[in-house]
Amino acid sequence: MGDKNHKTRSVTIKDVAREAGVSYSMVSRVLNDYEHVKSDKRQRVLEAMQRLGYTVNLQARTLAGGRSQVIGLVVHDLGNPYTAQVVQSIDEELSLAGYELILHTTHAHFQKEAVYVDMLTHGMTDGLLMLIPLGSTAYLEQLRARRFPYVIIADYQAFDDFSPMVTNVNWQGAYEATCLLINHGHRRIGFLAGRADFRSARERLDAYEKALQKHDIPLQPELIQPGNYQYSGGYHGTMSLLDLDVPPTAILATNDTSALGAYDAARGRGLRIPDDLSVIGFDDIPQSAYVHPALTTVRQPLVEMGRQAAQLLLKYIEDPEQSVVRIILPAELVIRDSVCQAPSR
Amino acid sequence: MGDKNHKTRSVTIKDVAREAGVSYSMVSRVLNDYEHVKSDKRQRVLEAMQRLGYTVNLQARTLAGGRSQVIGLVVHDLGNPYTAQVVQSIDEELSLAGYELILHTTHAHFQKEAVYVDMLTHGMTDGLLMLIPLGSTAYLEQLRARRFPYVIIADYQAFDDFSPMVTNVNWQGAYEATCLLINHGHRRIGFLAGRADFRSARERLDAYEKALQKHDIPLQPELIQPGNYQYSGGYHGTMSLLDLDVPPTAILATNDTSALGAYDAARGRGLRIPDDLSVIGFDDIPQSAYVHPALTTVRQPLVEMGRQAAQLLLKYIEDPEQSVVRIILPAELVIRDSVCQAPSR
DNA sequence: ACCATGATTGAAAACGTTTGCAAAAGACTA
DNA sequence: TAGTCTTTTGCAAACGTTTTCAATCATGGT
Repeated sequence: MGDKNHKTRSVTIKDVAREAGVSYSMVSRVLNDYEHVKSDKRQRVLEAMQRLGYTVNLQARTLAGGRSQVIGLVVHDLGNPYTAQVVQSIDEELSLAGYELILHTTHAHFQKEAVYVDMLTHGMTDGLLMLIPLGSTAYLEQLRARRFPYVIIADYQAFDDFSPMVTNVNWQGAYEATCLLINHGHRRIGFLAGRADFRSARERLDAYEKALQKHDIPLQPELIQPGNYQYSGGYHGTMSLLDLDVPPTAILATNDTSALGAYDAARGRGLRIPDDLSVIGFDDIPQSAYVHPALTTVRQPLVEMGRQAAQLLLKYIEDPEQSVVRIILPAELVIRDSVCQAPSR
Repeated sequence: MGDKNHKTRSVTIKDVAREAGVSYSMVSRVLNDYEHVKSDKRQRVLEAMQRLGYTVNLQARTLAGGRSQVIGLVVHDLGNPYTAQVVQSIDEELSLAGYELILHTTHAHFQKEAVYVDMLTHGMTDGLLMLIPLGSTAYLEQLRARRFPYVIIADYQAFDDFSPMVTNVNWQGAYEATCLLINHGHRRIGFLAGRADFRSARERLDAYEKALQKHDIPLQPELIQPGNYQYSGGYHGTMSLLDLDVPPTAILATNDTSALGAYDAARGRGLRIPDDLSVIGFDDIPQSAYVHPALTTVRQPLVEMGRQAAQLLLKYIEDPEQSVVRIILPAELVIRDSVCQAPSR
């Protein structure tokens, strides 16, 4: 009757109960696979649900104390392949366990992080995964105090000894990559930096500098180009490097996407890789194996990080009192064809 | 007291009320910016909320009839840049409006689609976006009947006249691309197909065939390589094409990612693009402008699709009775440097 | 036939909000 | 001062579940 803007009420547990001729608590028990339910009633209830097209209301279930079967995922930026890869892997792992993902992108508004974490963890979700470059640890303590299950995924050194974490020691990867170049006789090594406000980017830069120092090669500030972890940054950064009076003979990019930018910038200048310019990337995205020449890179165990983090979180949801686990996955130098001996001067 | 596994109860509206010395409905009114609240009480409530660290429980709010401020997003596969781009754009647009995103990936399990759509739309979310290649329309009718706001994003011809949709006519794009190659004198044109079970892939193949027919060029089945919209598919498909007794002089790839695979396969064989092999892609992902030579491609308005779909959905949430809107965004041929005249035989 | 036992069931109380309704409190008008 | 509005408040009933508790129902042993 004339209900213009009225959302049709959906089928509830009570409707099903009426249809099946039982009390509504029985329906709940059938839903949750309770042990003590006579099989004929169970049958009747199931048929009624079928007939009425019943779907459980997750909000209500959660509110009443059940599980929401939803995991919160806070990421900084969906745009780069790094995040995308990890998110995909988390998604796969969690959907296997029957969980949905609720996604919050901070878009680098660090202030609002805490607010959203609060929202997500008050009722909405059963657990929280955080894949964010910079974190104030303030709200983490709250989560810990509330015994709310969460796992941090990070590509930098631990900064918080009390949080369960999956980390990836890529400091060491960047160090080894730089050494590889030095061992091939390179002395002028360009560095395509990542976003300066990211811990991981700073660490990689740090490793690069340490490796140079170790081999008594003076730092040349002009060889360090600011970047943004994106293709365009790699491209333009490389252009600037090639414009130097004495251009570098090798480039270390803070991720593969920038390295591909470097490839195309070099090609644009008619340079050949690796003969005229050696390049090393970071991440080992799928493309890196196929580009020509195949890209030497530091493999970040992205899929593995996602999987491990998801599994760890599920364990905490099972038992929040579990001791704090930290999983450290090593970055690995993958040697392909984009590095060769420095041309002799 | 000895509550081992007991989650600490969180601060509720009632706690705030007690702290502020008002009734709990007043707190709710303050939360929702009601008009009739004396400013001193409002102040007291706000302070109490502050002091206690109150966060609204969204489940409860939704259950009680409010908005969840969450949008459901169903995608097929997070892994490819196409989806990633659209998702990112949706995310940006929605987060501007204060919405979170709840993500469900079907992983091509078409059967379970309906179940999850049901879940998502019963309480969890205020609206639904669907970015899925193949859809049975059955559950859409349910949504429509329930007046639940949803918008479909598709890159194929409409198959359902009653659903709000943002589509992208890429049939025409594929047709124009093929014509471009033909007009450059190419007669043997390889085709790197997409997943056969995707509507969009079939449409593009169809357009390719129609364009050839139109120019009286006979179809050569061996020129059509199966693909998967991924880098590897493009790479291997191109390898097979180049192994033919009479290899093609041009390749039309169903997306840029495969086209990049074609690039590297050709380079691996020592062929030059476009001199020895012309290539056209599909999507215009950011990289395409930078690769060398820059890739001629059919631009899919991915960002625009995401934005428009999000905005449209928000309108429907505002007023579900609105008439059914269909937004059609044209694909556009972007001519760069990867196509040239066919070598004369 | 009767009692103890355990398997089934139903009623009712949460869960944390929003919201309709009516009471209380002010602010005017006469 | 009483009477009439208009704000401001509090109460209580939803919302759709889960879950506790007690009641009912079989069952088998004696």
